[in-house]
Amino acid sequence: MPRPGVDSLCEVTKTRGRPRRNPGSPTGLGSEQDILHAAGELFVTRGFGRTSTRAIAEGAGLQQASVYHWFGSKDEILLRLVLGTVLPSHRIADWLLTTDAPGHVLLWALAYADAGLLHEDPQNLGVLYFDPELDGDQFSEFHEVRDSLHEAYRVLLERTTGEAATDVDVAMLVGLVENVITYRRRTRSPIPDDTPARVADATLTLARVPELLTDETRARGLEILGDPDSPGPGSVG
Amino acid sequence: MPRPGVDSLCEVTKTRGRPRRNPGSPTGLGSEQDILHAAGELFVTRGFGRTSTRAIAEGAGLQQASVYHWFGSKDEILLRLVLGTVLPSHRIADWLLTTDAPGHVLLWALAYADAGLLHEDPQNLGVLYFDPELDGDQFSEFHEVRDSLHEAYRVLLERTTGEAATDVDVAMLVGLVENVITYRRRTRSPIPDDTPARVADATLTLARVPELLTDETRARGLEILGDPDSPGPGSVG
DNA sequence: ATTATCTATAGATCTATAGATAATGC
DNA sequence: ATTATCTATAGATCTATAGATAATGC
Repeated sequence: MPRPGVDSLCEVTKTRGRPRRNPGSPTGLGSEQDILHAAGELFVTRGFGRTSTRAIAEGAGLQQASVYHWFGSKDEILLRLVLGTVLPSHRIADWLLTTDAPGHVLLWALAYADAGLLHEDPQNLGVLYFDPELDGDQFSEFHEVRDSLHEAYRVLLERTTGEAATDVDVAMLVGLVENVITYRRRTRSPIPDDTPARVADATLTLARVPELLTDETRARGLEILGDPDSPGPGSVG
Repeated sequence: MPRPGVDSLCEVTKTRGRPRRNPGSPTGLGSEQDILHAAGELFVTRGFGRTSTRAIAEGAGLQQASVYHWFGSKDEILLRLVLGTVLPSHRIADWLLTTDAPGHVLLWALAYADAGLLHEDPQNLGVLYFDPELDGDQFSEFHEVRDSLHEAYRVLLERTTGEAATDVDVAMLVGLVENVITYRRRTRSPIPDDTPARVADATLTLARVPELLTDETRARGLEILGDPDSPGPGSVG
């Protein structure tokens, strides 16, 4: 029985198929990950439209045509990348909604976790969210997941304030969190480690419940997110 | 009923050079504007990288090569578009900084005016701000103007709170305003007319000065922006 | 036999330039 | 003469497919 995660770490994965002309997987995780990693880097720095499959292949240590063994098209690579970025946030939101903690604790926790994922992503793939390419029908799966995440923000905001939230309210809230992406992009250097906490704090400020922004709220939020005995969200990969 | 002064500005302009194969300027403002308008529409909906000069020319009612009579490259078109979007905001910020109204009034006014410009732009060209293409050196002029605008936000935030503002604070503030762009893009339908006011209100909430968010603040902000006898910012073109 | 790579290439672009052409201005 | 357009095209791509090849698995 192969143990993908473990074996690949030990570099002893059996190689199938014709060997590469230039041996060695850049990521050490196989060709599919090599391609995703190279494409992510190029899409973020040069833009999707200006990135050729040849450039992706080169970054992945393959010939151009080999990319098509793993992905049917350039669009498919982009879809995989944006889904991989939004799904972890979505899973956390889903999990938080099943708990019965107060709205403001959950809102703080969701914003903290979401901003943390955006903050820690080595490639800042959230940049891809803003790409006009995503408007096409090929990406509806991504938009469904993202819309569902935004609905979670709405529910938690309404639980927090006790009032109906308008679309503008939700958009401002989400924008505050996703702002981590643009902030990282603009500075190009590491941003402060307390950014996710600052962002989470700001969501409660924006929700106009400053009296609920306490150390207890933060502690309970962290506890819900971090409890290793709880069934979720667990590890995010 | 001919109105000499007015008509000559619009439709009666003398045509120079070889006539178009398909006569008539789509915008009625000449070829340069035709190109900017067509390019803006395509860059926003399909993305810069996927928009060909042929598609721009077609939208402008010209042949592909004629685009190069007006612009040296595709990049130059993009630069003109983003400069045209950020410069009006920058002019307003500059003007507001010369007045001596209280910080919170000016902050509210800047956010209101800036959000208003983003809200009213027919093409939502602010979308282009997020394009990775803009990272190149060709666009440094745009980044300088934008950085200067962000500095104005920092100054006004510090005047409002009386404390030093961190980069994260400024980024969240700016993100709140620019969120109008992403919100418009996501909904694809007209967004509420009170959005700029809601955004401006939210900046004072986020600055943690809810007690300064009053009708008087709003009235003074509008007054400063709208005073027709004042030397600026005046008409924004 | 299956898999993953390779080489080679068809066919469709795309950007930018060269140079002709058809107006107006002087 | 000047201007703004046109036609035509060079040269450089780029995406995706076809089919050969070099490994492992059975």
